[in-house]
Amino acid sequence: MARMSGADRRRQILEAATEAVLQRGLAKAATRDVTEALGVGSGLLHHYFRSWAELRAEAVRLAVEQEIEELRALLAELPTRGIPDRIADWMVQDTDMRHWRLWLNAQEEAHRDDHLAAVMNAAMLDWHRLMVDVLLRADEQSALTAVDAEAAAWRLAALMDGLAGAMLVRGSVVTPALARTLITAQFGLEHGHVSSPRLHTT
Amino acid sequence: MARMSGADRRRQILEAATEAVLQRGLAKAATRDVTEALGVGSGLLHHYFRSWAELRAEAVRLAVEQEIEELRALLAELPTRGIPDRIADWMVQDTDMRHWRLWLNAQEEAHRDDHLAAVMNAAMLDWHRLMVDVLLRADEQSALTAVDAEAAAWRLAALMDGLAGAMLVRGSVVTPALARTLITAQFGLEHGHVSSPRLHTT
DNA sequence: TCCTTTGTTGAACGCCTGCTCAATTGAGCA
DNA sequence: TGCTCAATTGAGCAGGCGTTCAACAAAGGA
Repeated sequence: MARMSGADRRRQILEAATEAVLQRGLAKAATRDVTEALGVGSGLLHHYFRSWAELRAEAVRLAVEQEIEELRALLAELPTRGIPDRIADWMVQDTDMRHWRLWLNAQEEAHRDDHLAAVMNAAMLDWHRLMVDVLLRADEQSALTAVDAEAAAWRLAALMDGLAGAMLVRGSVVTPALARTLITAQFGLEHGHVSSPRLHTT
Repeated sequence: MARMSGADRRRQILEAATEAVLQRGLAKAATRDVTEALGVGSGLLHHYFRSWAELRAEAVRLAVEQEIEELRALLAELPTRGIPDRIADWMVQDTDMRHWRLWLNAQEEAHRDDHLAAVMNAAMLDWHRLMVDVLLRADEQSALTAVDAEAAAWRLAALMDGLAGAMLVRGSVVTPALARTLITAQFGLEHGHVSSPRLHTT
């Protein structure tokens, strides 16, 4: 392979690793996927990254950062009105839900892998922040307090994660159409309710 | 190893595989985990199961069936009043959240593996059914219609899945305490609202 | 032009994986 | 006591993995 500057090569490897990890999943993606995609020798990876585990974690970071950034950009240029629907659409637009698969995969593996744990904690905070912004924007004229928005954002984020997981299962009863309905409904639920709703205080 | 009847041995292998899969995760669990745990030869597994993939899928089925059954039993002998709190407690009681880790893991892998897809679809329906029952019980005197309960149950199930994923990440900002608050809040949200809430119909 | 620095190679290593199959053991019936 | 059938063994196979390291190649300054 042609000779490249260190920084460029590093970036190229990182991007190829991101693609590998999105395509084959965290568990199955291997160093060979990267080296073969780039047509480089097997030793080159270790000239830029200490280990495959480290490269993999950075690849996950890149993927989730790009994903969140993409949704943020999409929502920024959108009329307030259509937000719930747009989020629901965006959730399933991705080919094979590659990003969601990676997201869930990384959460699970972050239970053991410290590299990934750091990456995912940062990503979850970003993701929550985005949901807070979305809720506040979608609810401009309502009386949603800051505290409520924080909690509602966690619920919304968790709901989307859960739905993504359910949709991943091949032939799932949870279809994109159902997910769309449920997300929209959740927006509706958050609307108008106020702090500390509790069911059985009699 | 002592000689056993076919049915007993099969069951024993299945249970050992369940333990392996809970402990090491779907990706890392291996045939050797089972054979070494039982102290049997490596060939024995294939006398009872066609392949590791098939055994693994059946192990997942056993694990999730037991998990759902456990929660169902727990809730049956419970006063209506405490249900939301009890669910929240139950969610995090499990050592290291092994069952949740397996659940997410299996959803992701069910995207490619047909054995697992069948198992997980059945499990998701069971899980949803349980949530419906829970909601109706927790809401006896309210006017929650059947249709509402179906949808609310999906939202609740998805919320719990999502929270589980978030809690899995080591050092996560989503603590059990936060999850508990959010689940209780979700119960509250479902209470009293009725069909087709929509935010921006202006 | 030579020399230093650095990007790059790929065979080799050790370890792990699921699976096969001929050989062996043991229980239970005739 | 034999005989039969099923349970059980484990070495061996083919394939996969991440990592190492001595050797090589190409820029770019001296």
